[in-house]
Amino acid sequence: MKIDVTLPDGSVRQYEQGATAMDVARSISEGLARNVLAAKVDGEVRDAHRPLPGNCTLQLLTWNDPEGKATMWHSSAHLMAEALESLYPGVKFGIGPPIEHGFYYDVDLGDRVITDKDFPAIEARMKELAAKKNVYVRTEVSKPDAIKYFTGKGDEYKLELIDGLNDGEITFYRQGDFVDLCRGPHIPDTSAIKASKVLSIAGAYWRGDETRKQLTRIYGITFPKQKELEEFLTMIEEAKKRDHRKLGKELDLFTFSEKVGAGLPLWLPKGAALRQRLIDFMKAAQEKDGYVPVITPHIGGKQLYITSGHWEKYGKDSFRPITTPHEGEEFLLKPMNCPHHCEIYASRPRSYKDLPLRLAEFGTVYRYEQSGELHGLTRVRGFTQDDAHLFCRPDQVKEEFMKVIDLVLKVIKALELNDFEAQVSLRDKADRSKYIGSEENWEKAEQAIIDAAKEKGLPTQVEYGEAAFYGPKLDFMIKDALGRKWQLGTIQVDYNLPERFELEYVGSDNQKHRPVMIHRAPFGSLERFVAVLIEHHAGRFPLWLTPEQALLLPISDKYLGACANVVRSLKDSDIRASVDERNEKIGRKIRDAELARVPFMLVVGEKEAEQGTVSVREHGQGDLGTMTPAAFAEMVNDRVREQLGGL
RNA sequence: GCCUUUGUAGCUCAGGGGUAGAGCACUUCCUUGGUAAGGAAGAGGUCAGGGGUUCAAUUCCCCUCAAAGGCUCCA
Repeated sequence: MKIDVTLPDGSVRQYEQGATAMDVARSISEGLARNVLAAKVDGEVRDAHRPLPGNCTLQLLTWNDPEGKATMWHSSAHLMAEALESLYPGVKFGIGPPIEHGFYYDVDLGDRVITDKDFPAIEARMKELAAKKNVYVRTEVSKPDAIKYFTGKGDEYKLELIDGLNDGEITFYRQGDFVDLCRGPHIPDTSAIKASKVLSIAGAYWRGDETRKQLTRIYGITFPKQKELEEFLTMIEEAKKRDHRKLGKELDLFTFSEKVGAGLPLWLPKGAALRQRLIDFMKAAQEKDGYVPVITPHIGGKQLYITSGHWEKYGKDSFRPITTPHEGEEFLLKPMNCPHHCEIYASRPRSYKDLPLRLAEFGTVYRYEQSGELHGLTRVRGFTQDDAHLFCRPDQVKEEFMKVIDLVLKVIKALELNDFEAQVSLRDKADRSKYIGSEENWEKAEQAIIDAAKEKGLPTQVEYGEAAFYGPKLDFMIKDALGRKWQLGTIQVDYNLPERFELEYVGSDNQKHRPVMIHRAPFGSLERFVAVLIEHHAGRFPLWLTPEQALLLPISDKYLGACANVVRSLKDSDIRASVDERNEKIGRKIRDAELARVPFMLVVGEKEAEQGTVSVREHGQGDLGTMTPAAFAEMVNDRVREQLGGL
C-alpha cells in the first residue's frame, strides 16, 4: 500500500504506508531534511517524526515559517525547563508556550529566588543539553498514569492541567531526562537549537488569576544560528533607542515630576506646541465633517456617573469622589466625556432634523490606573481625548460610522502611520454579565460595526471580550518600536447610554424616538498618540508637525543679522525656524541640529549673506545646495501640503 | 495592586562604612570658523525620602516614594 502526499506546489508523491514527514523531506533533499522543524499535515502542525496518517497534503515547516518558529520555541521552552530542573532540583512547572518573540516558562521555585545573574548558567546548561541531540519523544499516556507520574514528582500545577483533560487525549514529550505534559508538536531533536538567551524574569499569576499563586515567568528566545541571536539583540537595542520616554526627554517634549505625581505628564513648550498642532489639525478636519465644539468641566456630580453606569462599573477602582465642605455633595473627576455630552444633548428637545448632532471636545479625563501599569505617555492617569459623540437616527448609524472611519484613515495617512490593523472588539461570548444593555441592541451595534469595516475594506481582526461595557468598538491598533500593539483611534456604537439618559428626538411621525450614539476618538488619547508617533518615526516627525522645521546656522556671529532676516521672512511664510546663536563652529552646529532631528539646516556665511540665499542641508540627507529663502519656503510648504492631503 | 530589578550632578554612568568622581550639558573667557564634537577656566550633589544598626551610613538593614521589565487591569 502506498500513500499519496500532495506538496504545496501541487505535486503528488507516493510513499510507503507509515512514512513520516521527515522521510518525505529526505526524499527531496538532505539539506531540507536538516532544516525541517515540523510538518503541516492537512492543515494541522505535527511532529516531523510522526507517521503520516494516509493520503494527505503536506507542508514541511522550517525556521522560515511562523509555525516552524513557534514549534522550535515551544521545544526550546522544554529545553529551558530541562536546564532549570537540572540546576534547581524540585522546581515545579506551570505552562511554557511559544510567544511572538521566543517563549516563556512559568515555574515555582519554592523559596528560591532567581535573578538575571543566574541567566548565564541557565543559558550554558541549555547549550550543553541541546548539544546532546536529544530526540523529542512523544508518548500517549492514560490519565491515571499521567496523574501517577506528576503526583510522584509533586507538581500540583501539571496535575491541575491534567485534571482538565480527557483520558485518551493526554500525551507526554520527553527529551533527555525531562518529561513534560504536552500536546506538542515538537521539533525532531534538540540539535536545531544553536543559540539560547534567557531574556527576563517576571511574576505571573498561575492561570492569569490574581487571587492565585504568583509563579516566576522566565522569558527566553532561541535561534538556529548564533548570528541570528546577535541580530535579534541588536534589534532590541535599536528599538530601545526609539523609546518615547528616552526621546521625549532628549527632544524636550515632556517630563514627569514626583511631586506632581506618577502618571501625570507635564508637557514642555516643544511638546505642547506639537500637541497643539495635532489639535489644530483635528479641529480643521472635524469642522469639515460637521462637528461642533463643546466644552465641559473636569468634574461632574456622582449622580451623572450613576446614571451612565460608570459608577457601578468602575466606582470602586476609581479616584475617590471630591466632596464639598458643607453640603456633602460628591463630584468625580471625569473619567469620560460622554455623560457630560449626553446632558448637552438633553438640554433641549431635539428634532430628527437636528440629527446627526456631532459634539466634539478635546476633553481631559482622569482615570485611576494601578501603579504598576503606568508607562511613559502610553498609560497615564490624566490624558486628553480628541473625543466626540455623534447622536444620530438609527438609519444614519452606518453612514456616520463610515465617515468616522474615513477621518481615522486621514489621520493615519497624514501622520504616516502605515502599519496598522483594525480590531473589531466584540463581547465576551462566555460572560455577558460584564456588559449593560439588551441583547437586541448589542446585536444591532455589533453588526453595524462588522458591516462598516467590511464595506471599507479594512484589514480587520475580530477580538471577543474586548468591547467596552456599553458597546462594541472598532479599534485602530498601531505597533510601537518594540512591536507592542497600542490602541489609538477608536469608534464605538452605543445604544445603551441614550437609554440610560433617556435621550429622545421627535421623528417625522411626530413620535418620540431614541437616538443612537457613536463615541469616537481618532487619536484616542493625545498622550498615547504622541508616544506612538515618537516611536514610529524615531523622533523624526512629519514636516508639518515637527516642533522646529528649520534651524539657521551662521558660519560666524558676523552673520547673525542675516540669519535673523531669513527667520523673519520664513515666519511670514508660516515656517517654524530659529537661529543657533551659539559661539560654535559650523560643524558643531550641524552635528547638534542633526541629533535634534531638525528637518532642515540653513547655513549662512559670507557668500549667502551677500547673495541673500541660504545653503540648505536636509536631516539625514545632506547638502541640497543654495536657494533663496522664498524658494526654500515654497519647497517646505509644498511638502507640508502633500502630507496633509489637502487639509 | 503583585513579582523581580533599579534610584549617586540637568543627562549617561563609575565608586564605595571615615561626609563624593568622569564624560556630556551649563556659565565665563579665548577663538570668528564652510557641512556631524575648537580650547581653557568655573560652577553644580542632604548620594530619592524617612527610620534603624554603628564612634561614624551615600555605602549595611527596614519602610515609603518613583522608575524599568512582566502579571492582573484598562470606561
